[in-house]
Amino acid sequence: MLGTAVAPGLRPDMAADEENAPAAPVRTITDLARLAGVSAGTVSRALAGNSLVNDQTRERIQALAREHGFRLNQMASRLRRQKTGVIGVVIPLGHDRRQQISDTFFMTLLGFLADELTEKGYDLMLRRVIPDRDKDWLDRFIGSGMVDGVLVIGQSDQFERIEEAADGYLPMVVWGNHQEGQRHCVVGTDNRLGGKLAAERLIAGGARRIAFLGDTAAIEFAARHAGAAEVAARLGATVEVLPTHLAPDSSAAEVADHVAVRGQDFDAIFAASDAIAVYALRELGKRGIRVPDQVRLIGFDDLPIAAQTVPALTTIRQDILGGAKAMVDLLLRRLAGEETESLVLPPRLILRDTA
Amino acid sequence: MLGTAVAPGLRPDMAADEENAPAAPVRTITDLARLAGVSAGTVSRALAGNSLVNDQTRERIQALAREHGFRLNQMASRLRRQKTGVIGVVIPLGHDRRQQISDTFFMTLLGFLADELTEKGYDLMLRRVIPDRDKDWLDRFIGSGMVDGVLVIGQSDQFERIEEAADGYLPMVVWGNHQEGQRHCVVGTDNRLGGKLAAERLIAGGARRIAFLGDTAAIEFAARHAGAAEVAARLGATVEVLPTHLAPDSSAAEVADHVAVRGQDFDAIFAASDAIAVYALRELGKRGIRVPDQVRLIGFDDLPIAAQTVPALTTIRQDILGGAKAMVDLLLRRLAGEETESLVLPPRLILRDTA
DNA sequence: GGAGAGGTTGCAAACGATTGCAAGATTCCT
DNA sequence: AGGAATCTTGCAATCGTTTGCAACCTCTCC
Repeated sequence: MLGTAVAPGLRPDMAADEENAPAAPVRTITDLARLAGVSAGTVSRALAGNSLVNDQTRERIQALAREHGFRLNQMASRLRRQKTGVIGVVIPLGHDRRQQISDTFFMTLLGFLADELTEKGYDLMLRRVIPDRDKDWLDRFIGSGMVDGVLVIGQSDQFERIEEAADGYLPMVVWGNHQEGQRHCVVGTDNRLGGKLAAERLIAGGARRIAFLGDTAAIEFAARHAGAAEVAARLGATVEVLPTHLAPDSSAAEVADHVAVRGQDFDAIFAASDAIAVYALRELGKRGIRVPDQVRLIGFDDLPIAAQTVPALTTIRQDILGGAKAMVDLLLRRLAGEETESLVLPPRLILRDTA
Repeated sequence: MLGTAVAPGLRPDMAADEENAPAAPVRTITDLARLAGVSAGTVSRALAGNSLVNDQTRERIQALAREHGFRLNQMASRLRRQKTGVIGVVIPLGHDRRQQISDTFFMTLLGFLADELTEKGYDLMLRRVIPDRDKDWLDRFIGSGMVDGVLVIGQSDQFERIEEAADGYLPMVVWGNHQEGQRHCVVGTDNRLGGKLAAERLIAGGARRIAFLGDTAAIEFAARHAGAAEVAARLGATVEVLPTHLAPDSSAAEVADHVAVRGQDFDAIFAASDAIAVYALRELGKRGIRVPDQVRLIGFDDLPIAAQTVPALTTIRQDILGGAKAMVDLLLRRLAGEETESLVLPPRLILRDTA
């Protein structure tokens, strides 16, 4: 029952293995099957663990696998099982070609997504696309057979294309702005409300002429502006857009320009993101304009830097961690076939020293 | 030759397709072959483009593929061709479990890597691992059959394990510190030299007692400290380590503590990274300690924030973009079988206002 | 002692694309 | 016109794993 149960062919094999040190490479499940003296099917089941193989056989095979450092070929496994265990994450760089993938907000979100997906046992395939160059970016990713589902970080200016893709593809969740009646599942901050909170705070502090620093071609930013404009109109203030793009090498200069040329015309600045706000803060400081006495300033995102500037930045916080968790959760439910609703997260005004 | 050359079976198919609007799903190469009236092999060759199929056949098949939105199943293709077109990127979170994947420096590097890999036609599979929990992290990734090669971002405290893996696995390139005689291919800044540059500058400005803010358990940071210490010893100054970890939620507090408790003992601070330097700068400002008059400060990395603080941060620049390009280049050469050497990039002192 | 019930295992067909080889169709040359 | 040379194309094996089905073995119970 014990030693005698071992297949006769096994002994010589093991002897050979111990003598000829150059251990035979055990690459496939078939190699392992030969070593163990069983069939490939049994090895497969044994490695899967929860199957109907004899306990002793299973343990013997698993030990052998460990000993030889055997790993399943995931490509084959995934082909056969028709699922990949991989979630695709796309960052479309659309509305501003100069924007880099290294955008702090998106990278932070990406980090949390990586954590969450790892936690749930999925791998993450990252792709950065420039939609203008590659019209087909989303379908290509979806249809590649490489991923079970897709997370899109930022709608950029690709709202319509995402809508179209969503019509035929369930397992997709997007970070971005929610619009009435849209068809794709989105997780994101209530940007409009965020804009309102910012404007209310600025106006309550005495501001009447607000500059909005940001690029309203991006739908999220447009919503932030719209919220601020609505409040301003109601309370007798104005909001003017000074277009500012999110490119590491030019943002600072654009902001400096705005402050130089139009600085006198405003008593408050609402920056579309903390990154922009930091540039503005620095430029104001350089010119000796006191914040918040002469100009009030509010940012958006609440990135770690926001708490570290001097004076510390008042800003609108987005719940990045919560958003990442929600995206993954919704995606997994969609993978299971559920038609999930979009989720709009409330922004929060973080009071610090600039407004 | 023209219309008559078309296989007889084709017409009915197309008619059926046009009548029964619910377009037959064209998922596999075989479906497409049936539609086109050719064999699967021919379709495969036609789609690959550069093969030996008749020009007209090729174009007809490609048009059909486009029309039906056909995509190759990458899993199958890659299994057969024994290459994946995917490069794995791992971020080991070892020396400080609280460190997050969202570490700014690593994320910036990751962004550039993504750009470079995309450029070269590779996809990027991202994995975050906690080596303490998963002893096997590197072998598992390498042996998974999911990636053609691996890039490791940061050695953390896993130097030995990476060495072992490198012995049996060529296509791997690591970002990190270079040590005499090491076996794995690394790209990284000359941290020791960076430390020297920093110390030289601080001491030239009059500093004698330098505090090093960082965690010397991380090999890169240890090298930065060692460089500074060497210069200090030569020039009659001292460098003392005040352990500071890179965790978003606790770094600021640790730095504040150091400044509060030991602030009087030093006339200069060398921060192991800009992130830490920014915290230090803020804390010094809060306490009314003038920079650089009372305390000189130098950071490391030259992240975008460094130029935006007030006063702007003097720092040691790492060439992140150049490093990313080099890592990808070396990896591709290793994929081709070449045994590449490590590459050590020179750091550069960026003079701003804090030292 | 034989039938039936469980428990294990092997067999072989998938998964979808690629590719060496050989067959068929054309063209060209003598 | 016959045969070689050149193009195209189809056939079938292959990549490595999973899994339904059937075969086999061992007990148990009547």
